[in-house]
Amino acid sequence: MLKDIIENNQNYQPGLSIDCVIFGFHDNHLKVLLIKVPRSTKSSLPGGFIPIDQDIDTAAVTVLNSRTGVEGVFLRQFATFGKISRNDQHFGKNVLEYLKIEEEKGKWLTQRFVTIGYYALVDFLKIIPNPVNHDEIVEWIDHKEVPELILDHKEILDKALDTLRTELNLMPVGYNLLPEKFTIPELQKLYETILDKKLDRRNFLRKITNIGILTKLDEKKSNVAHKAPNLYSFDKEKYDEVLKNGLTQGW
Amino acid sequence: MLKDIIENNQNYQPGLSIDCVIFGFHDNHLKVLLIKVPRSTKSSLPGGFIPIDQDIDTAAVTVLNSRTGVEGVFLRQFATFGKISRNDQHFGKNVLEYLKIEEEKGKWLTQRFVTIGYYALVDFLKIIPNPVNHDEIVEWIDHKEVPELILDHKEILDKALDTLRTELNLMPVGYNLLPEKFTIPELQKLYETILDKKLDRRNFLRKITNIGILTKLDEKKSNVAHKAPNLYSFDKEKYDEVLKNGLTQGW
DNA sequence: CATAAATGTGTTATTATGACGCAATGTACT
DNA sequence: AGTACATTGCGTCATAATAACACATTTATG
Repeated sequence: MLKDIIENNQNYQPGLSIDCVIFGFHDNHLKVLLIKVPRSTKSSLPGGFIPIDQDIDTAAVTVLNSRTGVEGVFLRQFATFGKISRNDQHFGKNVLEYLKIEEEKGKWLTQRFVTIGYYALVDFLKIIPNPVNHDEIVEWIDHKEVPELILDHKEILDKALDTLRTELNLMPVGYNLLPEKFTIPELQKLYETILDKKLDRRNFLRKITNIGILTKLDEKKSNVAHKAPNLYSFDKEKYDEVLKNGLTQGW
Repeated sequence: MLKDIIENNQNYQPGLSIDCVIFGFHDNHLKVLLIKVPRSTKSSLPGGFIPIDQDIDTAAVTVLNSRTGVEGVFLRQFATFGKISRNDQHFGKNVLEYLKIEEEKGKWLTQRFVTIGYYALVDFLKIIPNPVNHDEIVEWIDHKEVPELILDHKEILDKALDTLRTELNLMPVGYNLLPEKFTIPELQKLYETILDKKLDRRNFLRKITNIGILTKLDEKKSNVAHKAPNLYSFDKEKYDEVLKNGLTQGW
């Protein structure tokens, strides 16, 4: 796969890549989709290269889709990373030798790569992690337990989370991360996880319902300990409207 | 200059450029620094290419500095643009012929370029617009009177303004755009211009002073019609603190 | 059947916001 | 010189948003 790309590097945008931070929410934990290559001790964000005949946004959708199988999800560009040292030595001579790539073509790969970061919010349950290469492991990792990552991928991940945290003040979040029916405590837990702080139960309910994007269902969650919480769903129409216009701003 | 870059294109990141939206504020109007090339009917944003041995942020500072002569200003990356059609036909055969560039090397330039957008906030009065090429005209244009721009530069400019508008809710703005001493009505006008809406005088004063970044000076503006407004300055220490921690957020 | 842990639904005090009143200041015109 | 006018400075008041907290309800568990 990588060898194919290098051999046909004239079909790809040189020196430019895409990395996706794919967020999911499951079991009240925020998860990130990571790739593990057996020969390496470090994990990485799912990424890819950009065909010269594709918009970068389209290429990002392709990366996301090829890894998760989902379509039509929330995907947003958040930053571009281009320190000169960011991929020093990453594809060293040994890797090129291993892949049987001649030095001249290897230059395409070993130059400094600038990478465009996208973050995605996906429904954990609809995802089928898909290893593009046979020896890869694609897995969900709790965002609090992210192992050492290659290159500057940790920085990219942190920036994605920071962006998401900021955007929580500008837009509603949840439609893409929660199942069709969910409870307020689940939604609150999502907010708390992203913000990394506790929120007051009662104030959260008031504020989130005031946005006007929730529909209270005549149904309670089953098989739970203690009092069964009510189920809600998003009013997609109003949700999209608020997404488009943004939450009420300060000025 | 452009010819030099193409001739030595191995020294530059291929297929990648930087474009800067440089905002200034003067005479109660928000201005944008634009480049006009005499032979072209369209203007453009000041931009440049990325030396392979420079961080992209550094390259952006270089672009800004070479155009305006200022250093240490507010510069922020806001988005990356990479539609495949974005520079179709921009450097056509005629341009290459004009620059006497052989076809093979011209490919470096005529491929799809992805551009990284940065926006800067600068003190209008400290700027010395500097044409890098002898036949360029560098000028401040009122943001409401921006002429037709090349490529997708209008889209880039709009996105920059939109980002600035959003960030007004997250951080204080003004230190980089106003002179040392300024009046509240001037600061309000800046906010109104960016937000493109009228604000109430009295409520604005209350809200802006509550942030705690202003120092009221014992001095009034001179040579003004009507009642002379008081002068203020920013408390740089507190300003930077708020910039770092952000304005109080919703959640 | 009492307990523990969670949910549903409030109240209250404080603060922030939006809409507006009015006096003070300084220019410009008669 | 005196008055009209635009603009600033400093308020008020009603309403909305927020933070902190109280209490009853539901349901698994021992």
